[in-house]
Amino acid sequence: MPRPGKSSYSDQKPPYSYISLTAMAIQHSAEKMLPLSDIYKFIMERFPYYREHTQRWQNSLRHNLSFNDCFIKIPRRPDQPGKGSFWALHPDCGDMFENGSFLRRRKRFKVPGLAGPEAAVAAAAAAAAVGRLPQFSPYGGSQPSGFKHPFAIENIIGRDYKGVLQAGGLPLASVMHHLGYPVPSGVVGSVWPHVGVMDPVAGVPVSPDYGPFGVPVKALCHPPAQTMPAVPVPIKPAPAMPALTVTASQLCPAASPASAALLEQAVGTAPEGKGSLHSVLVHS
DNA sequence: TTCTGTTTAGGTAGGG
DNA sequence: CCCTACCTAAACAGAA
Repeated sequence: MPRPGKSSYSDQKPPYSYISLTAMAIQHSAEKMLPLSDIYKFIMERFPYYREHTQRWQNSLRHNLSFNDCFIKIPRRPDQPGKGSFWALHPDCGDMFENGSFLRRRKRFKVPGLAGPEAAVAAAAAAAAVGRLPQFSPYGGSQPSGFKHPFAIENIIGRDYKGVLQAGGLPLASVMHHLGYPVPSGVVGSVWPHVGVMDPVAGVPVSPDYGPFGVPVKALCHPPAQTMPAVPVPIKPAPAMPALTVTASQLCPAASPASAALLEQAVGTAPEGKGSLHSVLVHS
């Protein structure tokens, strides 16, 4: 009678999610960014469990890279031939895990009693209330494609200040500061996404490819091909730019008065400009 | 052809 | 029980 299979230590699945394994690999690298193949390599070298069924877990890992906002893709420079991009960690994801648990990330901000977009707005405000941007997408895994974090602070700013921002790549931190938003360190040096960074010499957009927070590609490439200083584009006086007066009900037309009130209560809305997300953030 | 990256879908498990 | 985080499978497109 065959003996039951004896499982060695290495047979055991490591107590890490794919997200934490990937983050581990990236953080362990000198450049803090790795191509996909090196992420595989790192994991297989350290965790014998992952030397088998490679197709299965590598597919899952790729899914995680694409799906989770905490990973940002950095294109190769022309002098870095090879397949695929480099993957790095989002500047604001340094504290994804807590209590020594690498299986599940720390909870996102959540306001009880709210759901859907209202919850996302509340989460953004609640995050700002403790001095940080909301972490990644407020959504789970079932949002329609092309609908990522529409209520993230930068997207809210983007909607309302599109005209100003399209002047040619404003530093996100400047915009946020201008508007009175708290500016976490991770955002300093970041550039508005989808707008483009102007090459100060050539005067042309450097690259349209930015991460979710508009982290400039060139700043993350290492070694830098050339110094790419933040472009000090002064923010134009914006007479026609009122303070951000997006209210919960504007963002969420379906919000009931009760849930709007709950939102305001949850984030401690300041007396003045009551109900405006701007004031919530400024005064929090 | 293989690798990389994106997306959708369905399922499991933990925590409140 | 519900929500969220996570896992897995699979289809597909584009690049190397």
